[in-house]
Amino acid sequence: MALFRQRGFDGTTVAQIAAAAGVTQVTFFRHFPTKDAVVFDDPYDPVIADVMAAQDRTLPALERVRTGLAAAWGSIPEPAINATRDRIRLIAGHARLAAGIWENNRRTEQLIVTALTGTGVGRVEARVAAGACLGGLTAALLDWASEPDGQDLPERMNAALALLGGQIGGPATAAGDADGSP
Amino acid sequence: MALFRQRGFDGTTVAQIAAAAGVTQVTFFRHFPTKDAVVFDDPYDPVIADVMAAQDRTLPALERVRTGLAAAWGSIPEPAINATRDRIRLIAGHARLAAGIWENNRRTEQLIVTALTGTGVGRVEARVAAGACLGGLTAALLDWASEPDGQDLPERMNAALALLGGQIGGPATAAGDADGSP
DNA sequence: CCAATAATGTTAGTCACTAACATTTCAAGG
DNA sequence: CCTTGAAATGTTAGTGACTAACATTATTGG
Repeated sequence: MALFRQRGFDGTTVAQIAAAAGVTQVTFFRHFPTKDAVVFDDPYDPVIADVMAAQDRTLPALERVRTGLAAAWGSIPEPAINATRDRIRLIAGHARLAAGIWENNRRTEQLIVTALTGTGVGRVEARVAAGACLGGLTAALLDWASEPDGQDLPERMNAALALLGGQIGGPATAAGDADGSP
Repeated sequence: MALFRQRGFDGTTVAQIAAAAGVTQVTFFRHFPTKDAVVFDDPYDPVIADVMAAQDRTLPALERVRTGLAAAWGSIPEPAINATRDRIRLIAGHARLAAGIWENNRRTEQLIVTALTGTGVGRVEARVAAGACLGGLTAALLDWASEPDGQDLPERMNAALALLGGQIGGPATAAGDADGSP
């Protein structure tokens, strides 16, 4: 990560990373499947999966996702927050890496869809809801990372999902109406 | 695309593509920046951008996105629909390519965010709304592609955005309430 | 018909990533 | 203390995506 910060992601070769770690390139690839994986190697990722699975099943599916994600992100210890922000910023500043976030989101999306369809929601509706949910949350996450020192990540997540739970089109439509006469 | 269908995306080398096209690898890379770009090279992509930009500016932002996208997708001629579906299916079946959809969505996202903030919506809210909007639409698109012969893409888009414009949490919450007593 | 320009070919290289096999490390059992 | 077997690491050689530099061949405008 230090090398990435200094020379950028593309400007850093696996050979350099391996050398800095005192190993060979092959050994590097025995620990990380790809160079990208270094950046996505988040110790809190499994935590999210665990917390999500542990949510009260009597709660509505989206509510479960909301509280689960908020709890997971809230569990990141204070000192690690800045490191996490740096990591996300590095990702956000690189088109291919940014797209990679969605590879990570796939598991969560599947989780949401399964939960929703299990409670009688149609397949299409479930997928759209899950997609929108994750789209909104990821946007909130990226926005948070773009700030210099915002600390209220769980709060942001809640706010984002509140927007979704309410009416996305609501405020936008109202503002749009005003748009006609400025 | 024929080669991809036969041997799969990863199983097809640029050398093979170039040979099939009767050119060299270098010439290939003069036409496509990456191998991935072949799959994302959609003649209707610029159309979408144009249609979106041409939308009535007095309409609310999300309404503009909705009608714009629906019109753009609706403008795809009948014969091309199946080719488009195949293309999207190829993408959907490949983790890295699927994530690449979000690289394409960036332009649209920026468009939505700009439109929303321009009408008084806060930055965070705009980003979340745009993310949710595109998340839902992309989910609908992928779901459509997963079907053998669904033809009503624009309708799907409208339905997806109707879900978002209404209450995402609404139906899900209702189903969730019923969840407590099955 | 010729000159400028664009498209293509050739060559050689970098870098991510993999397979196959050799070597080291090291903990546990004799 | 030695040994043995597994796990981690090293070595070598290769593939495939992608790039830079330069040579060559169309194309097109005058």
